[in-house]
Amino acid sequence: MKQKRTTIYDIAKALNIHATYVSKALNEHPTINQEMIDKVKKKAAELKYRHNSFAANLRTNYSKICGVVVPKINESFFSNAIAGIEEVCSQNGHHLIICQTQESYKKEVEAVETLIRQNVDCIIISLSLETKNGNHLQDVLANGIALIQFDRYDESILSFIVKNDNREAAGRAVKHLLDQGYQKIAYIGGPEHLKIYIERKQGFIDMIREAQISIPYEYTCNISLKREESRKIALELLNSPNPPDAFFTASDFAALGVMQAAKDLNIAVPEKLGIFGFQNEEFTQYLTPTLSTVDQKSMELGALSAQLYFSNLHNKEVITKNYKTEIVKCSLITNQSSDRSKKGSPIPKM
Amino acid sequence: MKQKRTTIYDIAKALNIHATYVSKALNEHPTINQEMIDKVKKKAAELKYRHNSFAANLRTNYSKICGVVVPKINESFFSNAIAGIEEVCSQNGHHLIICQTQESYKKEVEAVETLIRQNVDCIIISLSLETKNGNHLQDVLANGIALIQFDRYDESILSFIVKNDNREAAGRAVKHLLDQGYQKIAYIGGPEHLKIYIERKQGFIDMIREAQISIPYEYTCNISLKREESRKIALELLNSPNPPDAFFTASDFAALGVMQAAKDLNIAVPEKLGIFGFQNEEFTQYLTPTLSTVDQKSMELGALSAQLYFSNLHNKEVITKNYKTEIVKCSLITNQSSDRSKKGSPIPKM
DNA sequence: TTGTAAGCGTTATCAA
DNA sequence: TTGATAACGCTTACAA
Repeated sequence: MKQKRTTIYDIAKALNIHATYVSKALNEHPTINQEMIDKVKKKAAELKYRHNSFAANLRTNYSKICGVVVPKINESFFSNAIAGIEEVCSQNGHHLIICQTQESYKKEVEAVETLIRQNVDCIIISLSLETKNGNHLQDVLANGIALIQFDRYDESILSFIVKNDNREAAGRAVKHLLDQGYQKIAYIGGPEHLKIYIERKQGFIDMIREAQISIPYEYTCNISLKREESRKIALELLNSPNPPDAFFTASDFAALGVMQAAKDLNIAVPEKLGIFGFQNEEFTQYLTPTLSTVDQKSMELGALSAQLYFSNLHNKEVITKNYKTEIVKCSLITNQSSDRSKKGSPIPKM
Repeated sequence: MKQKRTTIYDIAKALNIHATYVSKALNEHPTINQEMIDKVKKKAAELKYRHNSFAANLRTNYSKICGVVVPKINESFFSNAIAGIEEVCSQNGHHLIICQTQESYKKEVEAVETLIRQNVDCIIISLSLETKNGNHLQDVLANGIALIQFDRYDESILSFIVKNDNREAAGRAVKHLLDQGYQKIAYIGGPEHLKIYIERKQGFIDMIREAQISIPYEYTCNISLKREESRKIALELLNSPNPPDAFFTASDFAALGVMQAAKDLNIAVPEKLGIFGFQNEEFTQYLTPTLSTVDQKSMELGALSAQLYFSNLHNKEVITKNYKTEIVKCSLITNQSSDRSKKGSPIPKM
């Protein structure tokens, strides 16, 4: 059974003053002298008083809580993003309510609904794979709750957006493959109702165009974020009459599948086949050969998302009108799988 | 600016009935007939009414929120545990407020303080490495908040405890090494003010005793959870006059360091040196050779922690008096690093 | 500088 | 079956 807590009334009674006055003293209201503030605070500590957020929230209509909605809490990209969000929020005296959608649209709608109910001040969200549009986010805005989308977003919804420079980063990765002398580069992407995957593919196309190379359609039309599925795709391409000499994939798990296909077929990586992934999953550095990948700076992405809310907190106009898009620049991690010049132990020294 | 929300008064006015009645109807109070319930619910949907948790919480003194305190959100063990907790909580209509301590005692005390202030119904916590005792948890109990400690706990605090069978699992891992013919097994453990590390060491000792082997003191006194540090420890031991022929470590990162030391010294694994880690980090299956490890079932551990709260929710006596300890059995994942008979590709098929 | 009254949106209790 | 009242603990506006 929950205990009855000490309230400002208890403190007021103990000091023979009025509860309102206690409230003001605890909030260090300017009209109250220091002596009284100290006295009240001392008594509060003595009685183990704790401020009751609910009562205050009910009164002020602000909860100092940020809602976070992500597909899976325990995927490294998201858990890192959450860690970044948590850090910034706790610095600003806010708390986090976290929901996971398990990539389900239905759960996402429920989560958003719940967070509105919980009266959160702000929602930071990354859309599920199933989500085709962000119409359910209109309700967030309609309730005057700040909205920040990160990584997987719907740009038709008026909100802050925090994302990577996916197109440019993909371009840099492909450029690196070209510089290493790979010519027949195949791409394995992600579902293209999500902007990030369109962008990554676009970056791939950009570089292929710039290099004035022509590649067959089969190199560009594959979509898979999964290991096993990508392995099959890679096997098929590598066994075709016109096999690629490199793969760029929109996810590290797809790259892992490609690497396995290369092993299946006894194709040397990076000598005969270059591989470049995307995401910087922890395992990439432990593979043999180590896997080149794009570091999305997920923690910074999360931190920036939260910062965006706090830096615009006192600016109603910006929150509702001047939403902007922030870009976090990815960095390339070139490891053995794409670097013909590199030698080294499979476990890099850190 | 937050919008004013639709309240039960708005519904009441629209239907020309009393707000109290609306509340009862929405909560499907038995004294209200179905017709009325439907009517009220329909109107509520029409007016986009959302139940205001704060007001209800203020009144009932229950928040339907579980506070979760973990050292680091983005460590796989904890992010998996959180995913498990989230799943069970959301099934039971509860939400999660998550705090990370970054292994700092000070932050842990603050987090607990904050959660009490937020009036959470339950706190699920795993202690930081810096935490020497759980006295700060007394406050949780004093406020009548349910307390569940998992993995890293202080048993002197009266609470539910959910943990792995660390001692037995460690024993099984060492037994496996012995069965493989390794005789001179060294141990690298964790800080021993935490029960889990005492237990893992104990499991190691148990098996060494049972096998009636004597091992030098230097094999048992090392403590490190870090890769680089463990590498140094392993190098020193392997270069000593009496080198071990196997390592059992309390963490996968320590095992990784040992594996690197073996590579540094060109010692064949598993032929000349067996290695067994603990935790089942994702990377273990991607190493060459793949690393044997103990799977802690972190998601189940989290889920069980939450279940414990819900299954005792209506039982005041149990919550406050009959706290018990639940054990989640670890499973052994024997990979190449400890299995002299195993051959295979470094990337296992899944 | 201090005190008073009202209200945030629910729900429990009691009355009709 | 429905209605009225009070209370949860805090803050804001205003009065003394």
